[in-house]
Amino acid sequence: MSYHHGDLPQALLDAVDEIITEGGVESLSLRAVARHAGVSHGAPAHHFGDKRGLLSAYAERAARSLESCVLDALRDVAPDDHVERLTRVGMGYVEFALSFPAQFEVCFRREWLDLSNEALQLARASAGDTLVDVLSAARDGGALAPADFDAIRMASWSMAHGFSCLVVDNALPVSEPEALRHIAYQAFRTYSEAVFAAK
Amino acid sequence: MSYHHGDLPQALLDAVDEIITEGGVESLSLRAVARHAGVSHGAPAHHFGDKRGLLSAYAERAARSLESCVLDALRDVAPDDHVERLTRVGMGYVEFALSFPAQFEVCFRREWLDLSNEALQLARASAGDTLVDVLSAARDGGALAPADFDAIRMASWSMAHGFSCLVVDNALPVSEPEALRHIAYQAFRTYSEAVFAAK
DNA sequence: AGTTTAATCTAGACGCTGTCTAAATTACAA
DNA sequence: TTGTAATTTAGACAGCGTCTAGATTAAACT
Repeated sequence: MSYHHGDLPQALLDAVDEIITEGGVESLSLRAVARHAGVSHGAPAHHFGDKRGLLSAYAERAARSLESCVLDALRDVAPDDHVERLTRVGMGYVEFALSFPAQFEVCFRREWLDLSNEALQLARASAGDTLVDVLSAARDGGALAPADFDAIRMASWSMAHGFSCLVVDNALPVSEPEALRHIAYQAFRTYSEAVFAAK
Repeated sequence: MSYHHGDLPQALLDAVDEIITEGGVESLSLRAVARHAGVSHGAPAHHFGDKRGLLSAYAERAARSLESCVLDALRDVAPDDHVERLTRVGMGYVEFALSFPAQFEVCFRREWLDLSNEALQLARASAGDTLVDVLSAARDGGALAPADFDAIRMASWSMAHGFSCLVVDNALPVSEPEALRHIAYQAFRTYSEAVFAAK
């Protein structure tokens, strides 16, 4: 048994994941992460500095998972079906929040993150890349007025993010995932149809 | 000088407000609230049970402020200008988040709230009352298809909430309030026009 | 090889937190 | 006045994040 762990940074990130997946963000603490990884409570500091450092590194990975969830939602949708593609971008975002609510929460908890961390900034921004791609295709296809591009981008992002936040904060009267998916689809699809019908 | 405070519950709620307005949610603690009100650290428990109890009571009032902020945003807008009215509902929501970011955060922090608290539930739901009124008027005026009512309600709520969350979580590359208001207006107005143009 | 140097991790301390108790103080009603 | 309930205090407790000093291991150099 070695005194050195081998790959403690990775083990700590995995521990964060296991803890919040099991017991939600309320059961997350730096000391709990250390216990879970089988090291002393001071060990994480050497690799991540402090709690913000560890969670920023974790949030970076989570943000990339979010983005790949959005991308997955676009599979099997025709490249020129702009209405459905925009709808699915939102659905992918919500699907991540439904599947990994705690991970989603960590991604956007200001006081747990080092917002000056560039890797984190990039990862969080990447969650909007697919949206930009979808809207760009629609614009180039003549379905979206170029002047409306930025406004629709912000509207779409806000909507997907807002629905997801309402879900993880339990602010909606419904909580069954399947019912929430249905409500989200109705909202996003109706929105998307309106956006592209306006030309 | 009386041993009893007089109206300690109110004084504690005021202390919460002063603390988070001054130093944000990160400087909020039950003991800090008690210190601010000039009582011992155990005093709040008698009136509010625990931290969740106190913050749930505070969040109830904050949620009502949010709703009144939304209502304010509708002043001086013609009753039949559905496009601008829907836009303003979103702007009122965002204006609250910009003016009182800490209050907004407390309203939607799951782990600080007792979600079984009925008064809080009612207050949080009330923030959507004005939106329902605006959409009802549009529907009755023939500007909104009745079948789309619920979907547009969720889409609008999500959008306003999402933009506000992105603002308070510092997830947007912009942070100047005036620039954010402009971005929000462009997004909400474009959205609103699309919704009602689709008829 | 042996020795130095750096990296890694432990263990204890500190002040802070929320909650729980028992006791002290005050208000009110009989 | 006396008894009872409502308030508030003060101390204890475990857990937290962070800071230290020191122990242990790995790696680099002579």
